[in-house]
Amino acid sequence: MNILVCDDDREILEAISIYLTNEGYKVYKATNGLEALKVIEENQIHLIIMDIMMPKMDGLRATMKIREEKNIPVIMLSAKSEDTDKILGLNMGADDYMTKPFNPLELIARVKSQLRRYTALGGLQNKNNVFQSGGLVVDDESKTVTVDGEEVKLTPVQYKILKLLTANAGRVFSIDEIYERVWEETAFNPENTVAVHIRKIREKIEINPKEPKYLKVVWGIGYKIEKL
Amino acid sequence: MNILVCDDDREILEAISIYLTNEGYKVYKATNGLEALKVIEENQIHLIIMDIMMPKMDGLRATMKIREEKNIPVIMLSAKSEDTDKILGLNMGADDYMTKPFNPLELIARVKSQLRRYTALGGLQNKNNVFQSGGLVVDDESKTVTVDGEEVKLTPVQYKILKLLTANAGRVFSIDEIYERVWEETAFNPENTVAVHIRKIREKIEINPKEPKYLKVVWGIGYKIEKL
DNA sequence: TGTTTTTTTAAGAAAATCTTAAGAATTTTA
DNA sequence: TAAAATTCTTAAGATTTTCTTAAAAAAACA
Repeated sequence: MNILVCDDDREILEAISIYLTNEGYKVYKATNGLEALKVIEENQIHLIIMDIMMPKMDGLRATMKIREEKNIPVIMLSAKSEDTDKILGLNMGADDYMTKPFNPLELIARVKSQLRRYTALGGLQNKNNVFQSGGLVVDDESKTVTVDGEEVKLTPVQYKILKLLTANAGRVFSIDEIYERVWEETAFNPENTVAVHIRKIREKIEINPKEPKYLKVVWGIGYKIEKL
Repeated sequence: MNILVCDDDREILEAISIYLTNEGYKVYKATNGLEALKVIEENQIHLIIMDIMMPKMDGLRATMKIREEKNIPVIMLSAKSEDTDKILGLNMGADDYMTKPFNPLELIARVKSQLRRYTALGGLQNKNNVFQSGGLVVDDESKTVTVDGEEVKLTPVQYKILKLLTANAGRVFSIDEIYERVWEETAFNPENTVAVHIRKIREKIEINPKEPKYLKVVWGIGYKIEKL
């Protein structure tokens, strides 16, 4: 998930970025409204955290503009000292707001909440959250995987990988890509992690892991779920 | 559900509209009492959000008029700076009111609360507020829980959690999500609260809490009521 | 075929999550 | 206001998952 943080105070900007990065989000930064608009045009942003008081109020107007065109959730920040009445009048269009100083945990919680809500009501996601390929069924509502009707218990990481692959059955994902999309981090993990997880998944969903029916390797390229 | 928002301040009007639209409500707008009356006559409105201070107090009088004829719930808005005692005197006829500035989440919560009440007493909604999964029955009308016919006494929080899960049996809820939906706050509870409640619920509804039949954990993801 | 690269596999250490219990704080009730 | 009930916090231990390592197997390539 990609988050744009917009604040003219460099320190706060950095601080927020660090919190979010630690949580696995990819963070884009901007120090004023125009920059923000540019970032949003050029990148796929899922959530915006925006300070209200920025040079010339630009940030606010930018936000309203954004909200008119794209349906990106916005969390507004305001200093406690600022006149709250005024802020309310201006706060328009935000999905949530926080006063500074804020608790980092609270920030994270609100971010998660917004992203959850966003994807929950069909933001981008396929409304049908049951993915299938032959006898393999991944039900994202109950977080349940079945093979030929038999339920298979997966761990969270295993589940996420399998869901990614099954939701895009037929498409090959490189290890890098799997890592990026499941761990939600850009930095590639130099170790063997993904391969090991793949193996574990095979152990659970394949009758004969040596000759996998569903989870295939495309040598030197990546893995995919066979489209059945 | 159709909601009429009435405020002479365009910005606030827009803001509230956006919040409500994002929540899936159909929003009608008016900037004064007369307009509001017209909208209500011509459309089926389920809830009104109305600012008190509008040109010439018209909004308020309009509201009272509306309330005399139709039984549409009204949420009043007032600026904190305004004299609250006075407002209370005038506020008659409202079902709820909020002071500005308000938290958007709070607004949504209040809206939902009002609509719930409205539909609860025979409005339009399906009166099916009995949720069941196997021997577990949550009757939201009598706020009663039974397991294999035996009544189980739950505390309010326990009840709310169990109702949420049972009403959505099969779906997995993360701890954050449970917190958010039961406490109606932007989730941010770094502590163990939810887990403890889950444990208490298990103690009451499960024969063997160690091997729960109904209330299952999905490791690393959350909890759910098994769909039986 | 021999060499290199990539994948598979197993095992154990490290990290994260869940369970549980007990007591403090808060809220409700009488 | 006191008592009771409920809710929240804390912390330790159990459990489960995740990651790393390293060696063996398989595939590609020359």
